[in-house]
Amino acid sequence: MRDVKDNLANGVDKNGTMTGSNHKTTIYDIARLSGSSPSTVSSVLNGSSGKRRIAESTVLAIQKIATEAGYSTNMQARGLRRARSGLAGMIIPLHDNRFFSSLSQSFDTMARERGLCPVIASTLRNPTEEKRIVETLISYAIDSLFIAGATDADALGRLCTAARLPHIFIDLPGKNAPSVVTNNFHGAELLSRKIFNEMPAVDDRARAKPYFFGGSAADYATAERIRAFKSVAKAAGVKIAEDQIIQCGYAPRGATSAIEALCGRLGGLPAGLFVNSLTAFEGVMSYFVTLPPKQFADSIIGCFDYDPLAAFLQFPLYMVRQNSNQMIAKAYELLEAGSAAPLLTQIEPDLVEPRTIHAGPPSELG
Amino acid sequence: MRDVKDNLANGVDKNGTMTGSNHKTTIYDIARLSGSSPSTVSSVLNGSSGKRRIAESTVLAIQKIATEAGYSTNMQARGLRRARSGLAGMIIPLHDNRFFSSLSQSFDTMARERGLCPVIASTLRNPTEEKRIVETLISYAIDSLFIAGATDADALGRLCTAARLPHIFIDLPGKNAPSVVTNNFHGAELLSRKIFNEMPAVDDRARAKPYFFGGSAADYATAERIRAFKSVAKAAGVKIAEDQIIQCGYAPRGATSAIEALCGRLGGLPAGLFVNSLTAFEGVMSYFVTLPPKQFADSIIGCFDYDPLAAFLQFPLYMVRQNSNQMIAKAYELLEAGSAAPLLTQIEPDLVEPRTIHAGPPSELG
DNA sequence: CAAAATTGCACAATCGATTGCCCAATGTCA
DNA sequence: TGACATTGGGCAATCGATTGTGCAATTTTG
Repeated sequence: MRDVKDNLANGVDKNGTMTGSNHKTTIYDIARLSGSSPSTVSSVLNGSSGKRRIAESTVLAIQKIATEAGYSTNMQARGLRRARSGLAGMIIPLHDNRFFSSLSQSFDTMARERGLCPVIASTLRNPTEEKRIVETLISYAIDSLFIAGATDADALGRLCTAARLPHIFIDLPGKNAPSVVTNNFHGAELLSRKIFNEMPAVDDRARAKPYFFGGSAADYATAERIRAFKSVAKAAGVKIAEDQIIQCGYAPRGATSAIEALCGRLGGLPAGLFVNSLTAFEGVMSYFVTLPPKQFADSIIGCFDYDPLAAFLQFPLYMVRQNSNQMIAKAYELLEAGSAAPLLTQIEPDLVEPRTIHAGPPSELG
Repeated sequence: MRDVKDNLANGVDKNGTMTGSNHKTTIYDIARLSGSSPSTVSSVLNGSSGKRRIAESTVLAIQKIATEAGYSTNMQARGLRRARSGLAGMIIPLHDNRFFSSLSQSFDTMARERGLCPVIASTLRNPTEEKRIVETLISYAIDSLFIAGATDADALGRLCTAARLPHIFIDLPGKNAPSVVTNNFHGAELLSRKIFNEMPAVDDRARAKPYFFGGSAADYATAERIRAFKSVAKAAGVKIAEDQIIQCGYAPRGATSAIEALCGRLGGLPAGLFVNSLTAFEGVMSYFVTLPPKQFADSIIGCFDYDPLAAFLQFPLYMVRQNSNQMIAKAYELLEAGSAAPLLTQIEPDLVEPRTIHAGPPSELG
């Protein structure tokens, strides 16, 4: 028998056909080289040789030749035939964000653990683009779709349903399909309690109150967090006026001017500040850098989001870290259980303590 | 003519075939519904009707029916036939990282501007996994691959070459294909100059010297940065001893113990510190929080990487921000020009000034 | 008005893998 | 030895879109 590799590389097979390496090896090539049929090769190479009673010797021979020839399955052909692509889709608003990139990482890892190829696309929170992307993914026959942080979850859900595409909503609840979200209420409770409990007594009446800052109550997550903020206040016997809830969106810019306006109005920092997202917090910081450090002494600040470096800021910052790994794990679990019911699963987030540089001796921090 | 939608939804077409919505609409369905042939439908729906002289009225009729029926191209079938998938691949070490997620964002956006579907997979810096992933992407017939931060770039390049897959290396140079990398030398020069120029005079001889901290000189980027650090020192007439280059890798853990050891050895912070990555910097911060704040007064610290919040730390932190957008843009440009030569393109990074909270009045910062 | 050109579209092969079905060869049992 | 079971594997249709080729009908040209 002539050398297989040589055969492939140099251009003329035993039928005299040109096989220059300009051609990706297919099961037909392997079939010719091994003297068996394409169907046999196929079943061997995709592991279904058991179901088709192929002799062990044939299996080994085919595998050997396939390896030598550098064969790799054409997933488009397989997908076309099987009506499954092996692609696992996810959409997120943007990659360049701690929380979403963390979701991506979990999604990617778990997809590949399952032998799937992850496809993650960002929507930039554009409703039109969002739909176009889902349609594209459907065109590629993805086997499932995780929808994280959509602007129009229902519209996307409808697209998926129409395409009979199993889908799961992440981070915000959708209709007609399971959802996995952070327990925003409980996370905000933890952070609010911390703020209410540790909030320093301030003589200035205007500054003595806690504020909820950032986001939009139209969003599910923010609404839940505001509800928790109010609930903790109520339990503490404190009344929250509407002007203590500042909805300035998530963008750093808007947050900067909103916090500046607030501090201007109050004549300083509020005694307690619950910032509703990391991006808003960045905006807040842009203003904070213009303040003298001692202003932070009698305030307690929290942020519903996590950034490792934010734990090292000059003033203590309490953060809530959402558990992306658990969220994705749960989503896969639901997917694999075939749940299509609009069940809402909540994942507990964690409260992260600050690690601010203290003036005291190191021993104080262990 | 009967209502098309109704026809599709209710299950019996004019040939009496069941068409329950359990079936994704294909060009054959559209052909039947429009009374034309699959080839005509195909050329109309993929925009090549011009080349095939299809009557305007036919085009409109087919488009109308396709829209009503919710048709979407099966990209697996198209890809199989055309031997192009429309998928644009990229591999990165991990999603959960400022720099790489920023690359992902640029890649994603620019891929979709070109009508391609982005597929981004993370390798977790595992050489075996890395190869497996590239093989998988090749199986899916991606049209191009961007390789960012590979551990074994050459091996991946060989896989791509064997598969005749156009590929470009990002962030580290590879052989036999174009590379787009940050101008690490120049970025490190900027940061080093800042450090050398602003480095406070310290009485303590041990602490009076600048240190390069983190990473591994085996990596191209780190080697370049060390080269620049030494070059700037030389220009300043300063000699850098080998023990001023501390290669403790990128992981926060290792960085924490390394910086602790260094500061222990010196009896305090060095006057100048060039930290070679954000992750190493996180590790450094873990140690820094155990120090009294006044220790930072006579040191200048820089980091070759960018994080918006790091700009707001208690001490001034100079950072170098890599330009992911330009890198990806350049990579696409090379790809589209069809360059296959191992050309190295360098993209300039920026030096970012700190925005630390100062003790002075706000007016000082504008 | 016939030949030639153009218009508009259908036919059928093809991409590569999968899979239901069938069949020859060999083995088993009565 | 003949009926039957088992083993091993080939045949050919199929997934859906694309595209080279062919051809009838209509229009233009001479």
